[in-house]
Amino acid sequence: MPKRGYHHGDLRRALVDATLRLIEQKGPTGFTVSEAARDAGVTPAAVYRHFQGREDLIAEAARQGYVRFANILEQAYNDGQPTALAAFEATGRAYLEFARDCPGHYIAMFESGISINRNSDLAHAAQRAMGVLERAAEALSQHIPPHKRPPAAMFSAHIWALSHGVVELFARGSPGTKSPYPPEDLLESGIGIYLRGLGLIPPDE
Amino acid sequence: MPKRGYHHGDLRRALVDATLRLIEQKGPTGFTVSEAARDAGVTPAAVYRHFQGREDLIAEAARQGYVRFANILEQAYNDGQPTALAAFEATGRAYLEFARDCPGHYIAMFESGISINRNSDLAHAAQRAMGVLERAAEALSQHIPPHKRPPAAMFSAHIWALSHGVVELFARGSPGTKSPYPPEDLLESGIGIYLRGLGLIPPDE
DNA sequence: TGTACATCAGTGAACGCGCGTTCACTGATGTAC
DNA sequence: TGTACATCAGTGAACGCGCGTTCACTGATGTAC
Repeated sequence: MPKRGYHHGDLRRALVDATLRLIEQKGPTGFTVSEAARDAGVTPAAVYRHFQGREDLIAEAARQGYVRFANILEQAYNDGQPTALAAFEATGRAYLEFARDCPGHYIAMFESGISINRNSDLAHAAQRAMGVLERAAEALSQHIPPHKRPPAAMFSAHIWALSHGVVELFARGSPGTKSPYPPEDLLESGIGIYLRGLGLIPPDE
Repeated sequence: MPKRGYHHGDLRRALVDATLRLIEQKGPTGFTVSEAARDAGVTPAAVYRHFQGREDLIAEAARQGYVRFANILEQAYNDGQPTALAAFEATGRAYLEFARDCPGHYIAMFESGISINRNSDLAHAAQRAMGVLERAAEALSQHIPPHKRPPAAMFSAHIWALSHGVVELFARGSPGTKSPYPPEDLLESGIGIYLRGLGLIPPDE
């Protein structure tokens, strides 16, 4: 906990952290303002000094998630180095790592029902994250002969959908489903087959 | 509404239907026992004549969903006729149709947090549905040379993840995200590329 | 056919609960002199 | 350095709310004679 300023010192951050912890433990439903306040060692009313209300708190958690997500993806992509293909695969792995390491953020972003357009900060952060994926797809698709090249937006949507599906179905301990394979392997092999289908990886290996 | 038996006639069914409607409209969170009862024209207490409680109601909605899901997939698969490939692709389309036509069921099954192992009826219904997907993958993978054939369970997990991802991210009006393409096209093209990667579709088209 | 009875689906009132939010307040802190 | 003051983060009590669930009950229905 950083320096104590007024009374708490950093209540805003403490509340978001508590929110993330609760969302991770109990899902976006289980989260309550009262409990977040309790976790931060503060009266529920204090929350309203920093947030407009419950939804606003979740939205802030999601926003921070998108910022972090974008950073992680961007770092993994590494400007397409050493090769477009390697950078692309690293980005896919980073997606899964984020979902694993920041489940609270991931849930707030994708399962809380918060609209991305709730406020412009949120929308901007989300756009940036999606932009990284699209740029990675765009760069990689330059290696496909133009006449059989799918639109980059479609390419990137496929990868995003596959990644998200793997997270939701197999990476969470979710609804009694036990994963037949480690999620990482599932995603990596899936992306591999997909890229082979695009002719980006030689058919024999 | 079918024949009136005792007082209501078919309260159990009416409650499940109301539950599905509410889940579809407000998500698994928004659903309440009281409102389902109200929708069915009955006192909240009446619910407890037919279900053990709130979770039990959701579980029944999910169970019915899995039964329907399995039927639809099985019908689409059509015993692998006319060809394993065509049957497989029809199954993928059926997946999306189900998610579109029965959003209440889909949400109860995959987003409500209900464990598949909550009771044996639910577990059995879910197993049957997943079995159809696995069998379709198994049959299709017979056309791949054994040495480059992925395990059928992995194959089917890839397709399931891609389908689920497309539904969650692009088929719902979800969180302000507007789909760049119709979900059907997205799934069909994604599966197409994936199957090409497996050598099940000729690379040129 | 008519009557007496058993069944049990649905009632209505009540419960305790924790929620999100509001309000006038208090008291620790930073600042000006 | 010491005092007076303004600020405003957090308090504590209260609100209205709708929830899930329970309970003794009631009254429509099917059945037995």
